[in-house]
Amino acid sequence: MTISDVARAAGVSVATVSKVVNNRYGVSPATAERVLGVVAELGYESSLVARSLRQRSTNVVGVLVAGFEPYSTELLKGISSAVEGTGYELLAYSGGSDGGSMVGWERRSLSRLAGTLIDAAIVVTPTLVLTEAQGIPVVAIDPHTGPEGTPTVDSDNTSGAREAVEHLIGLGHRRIAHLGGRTDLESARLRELGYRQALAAAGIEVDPGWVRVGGYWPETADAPARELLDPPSGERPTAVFAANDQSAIHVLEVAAEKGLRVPEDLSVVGFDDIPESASCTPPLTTVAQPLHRMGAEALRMVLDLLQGTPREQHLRLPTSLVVRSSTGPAPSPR
Amino acid sequence: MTISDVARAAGVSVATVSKVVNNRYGVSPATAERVLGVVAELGYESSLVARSLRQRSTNVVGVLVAGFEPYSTELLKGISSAVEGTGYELLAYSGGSDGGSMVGWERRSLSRLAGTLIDAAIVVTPTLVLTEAQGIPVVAIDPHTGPEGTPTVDSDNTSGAREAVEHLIGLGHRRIAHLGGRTDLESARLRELGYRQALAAAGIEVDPGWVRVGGYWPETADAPARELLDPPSGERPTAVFAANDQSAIHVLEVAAEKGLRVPEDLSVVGFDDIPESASCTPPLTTVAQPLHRMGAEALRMVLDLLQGTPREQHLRLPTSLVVRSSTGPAPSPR
DNA sequence: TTGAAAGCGCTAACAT
DNA sequence: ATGTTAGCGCTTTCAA
Repeated sequence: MTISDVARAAGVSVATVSKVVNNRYGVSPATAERVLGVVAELGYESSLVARSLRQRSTNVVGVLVAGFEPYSTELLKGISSAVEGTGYELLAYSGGSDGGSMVGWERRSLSRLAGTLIDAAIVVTPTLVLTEAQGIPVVAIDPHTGPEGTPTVDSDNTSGAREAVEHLIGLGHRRIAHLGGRTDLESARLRELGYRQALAAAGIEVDPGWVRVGGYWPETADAPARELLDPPSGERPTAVFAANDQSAIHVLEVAAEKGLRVPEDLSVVGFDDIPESASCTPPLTTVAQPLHRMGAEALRMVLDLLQGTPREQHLRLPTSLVVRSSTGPAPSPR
Repeated sequence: MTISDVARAAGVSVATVSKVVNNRYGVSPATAERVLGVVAELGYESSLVARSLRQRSTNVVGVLVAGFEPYSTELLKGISSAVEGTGYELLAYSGGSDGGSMVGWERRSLSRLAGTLIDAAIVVTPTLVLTEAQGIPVVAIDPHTGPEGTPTVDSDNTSGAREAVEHLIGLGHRRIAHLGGRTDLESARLRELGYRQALAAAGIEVDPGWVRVGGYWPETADAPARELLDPPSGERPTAVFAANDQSAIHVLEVAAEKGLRVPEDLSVVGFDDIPESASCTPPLTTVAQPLHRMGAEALRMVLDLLQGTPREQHLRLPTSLVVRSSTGPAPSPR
């Protein structure tokens, strides 16, 4: 079903059909009506691809993600509700989640879509600096680096992490481990920084063996979580601050498997406050990022950029501690 | 950054560049190496749009949704994990969520993307029968009609609803209202059917004023929810079975606003078991649909279709009741 | 081994 | 008011 089919059926040229469906001037009412009739009858709809190849703008904003997991989908919800009424449509593209060359997925996806399919892009957790080279406005959420280059939206990772660890210290914990995030993400670095700051402020020394790389994913967090809960030598920590909810939830699972009671034997704190953190067992104490709002603000920024009225370059939103049932008083020393 | 830029920089024709980047035969190692060097240097990546206009297949599966809300994003998570390792990429397109002509969004989106951008599509909650006319494999999740035409994935709405209402009856409730879903969706019809079946089996008559259309969305559920909880005449129900979690959660909010205690004064049951249903106050008793699995199965089906090895046409997955804190014994009659 | 040229579906400038 | 034509970036014959 192409424009030529319509043209043939209506007995006019493709140019005329194009004019009719795009409401251009220079077509007689009679012809327009006839063409519209054929369009309706055949159920013709112009191909986004062909149209965008030819035209400058598509009215589509791209959301580039590495995969659809709880973090990116929460952002997507915020972006989606913010796009309502703006006249733009959303296209979420998951490139590079697939095996092979995950590195640089954001640049690849951007190159493949920019300039043609999408007018602007929101990139979720890019791991490298996005050059503006693609020629379209780009906003990064939770970027690799601190503010530089592309406009960004993130939350106050350091202070959020500090608050989480202060909460544990306030409960009497002294042996607090950290299951870190992805080393290639600024957020992970900042959360570890907050962890260290809180411990330093309380005069607690950090045991080097209690800081592990968890990689933000359940799979990558598995081995380090087991090492933390089953230390080959030395004492087990009484609390774990995980760099995100997905790995915190995995810690919960490993703990259950090992017969550790949470929070009696072990307290666990996460980061992000994805919906799943409220429904795991026990419900997770975590540092909430305003994910919906971050998504909505990113969309607003990217549309501002598109309309040439950029406001701020970098937006940092506050976090808040949500205390649920995975944290409790430190067990008394044996 | 187009293929011509690369060709010019490498001093070859665009055809040669195309051959090199697509690993076609008939290009000398020396030339190939030089071109690859330029490609790497310039960071060239072929445009998905131009490429898909010319080629038959794109290795991209489209997921067509009306918007990114908890239901569709849960499916997306399941689809996304299932796509891993298949060599396909995912493109989630939200058309028609925007004001105007929401009706027929799925056919519009399908026409715009099929045949060019995507090789196959999963359509979430289509409201009309999808004709196969677009020429690509399509699987519908939670479709408008029962099994017919396109392959579908859904869950056992009727028995799930029955179970929910039986749970309420078992708690002593007799005055049970139903906040229905979207009248244009088969799932809503089946859930109401289950509601009526359970009441009929218990010999309880349905008060016509206690069955309202809620439309699945918080906004559309607002007015009917208020009417249910504040009946202009007659008695207030002691329990509400809402057709999905989003409207059930809204009932919780309206109840809180009116000073009704849940579950002491009012029991509420939802449907879907989206993550949010565990984190609302109080946590919601609901009928769980296996959303991740439904998404994963839909992807499997659509890939089977693509490879010409279709297995089943219609897959119906079982639901299960998740009892949380929003349901309790019926209040004793005044 | 390489390049010229056609064409995918569409829009826009131009000609009739 | 309508049609002809060129061209968006790319792949694919086909000819050199």
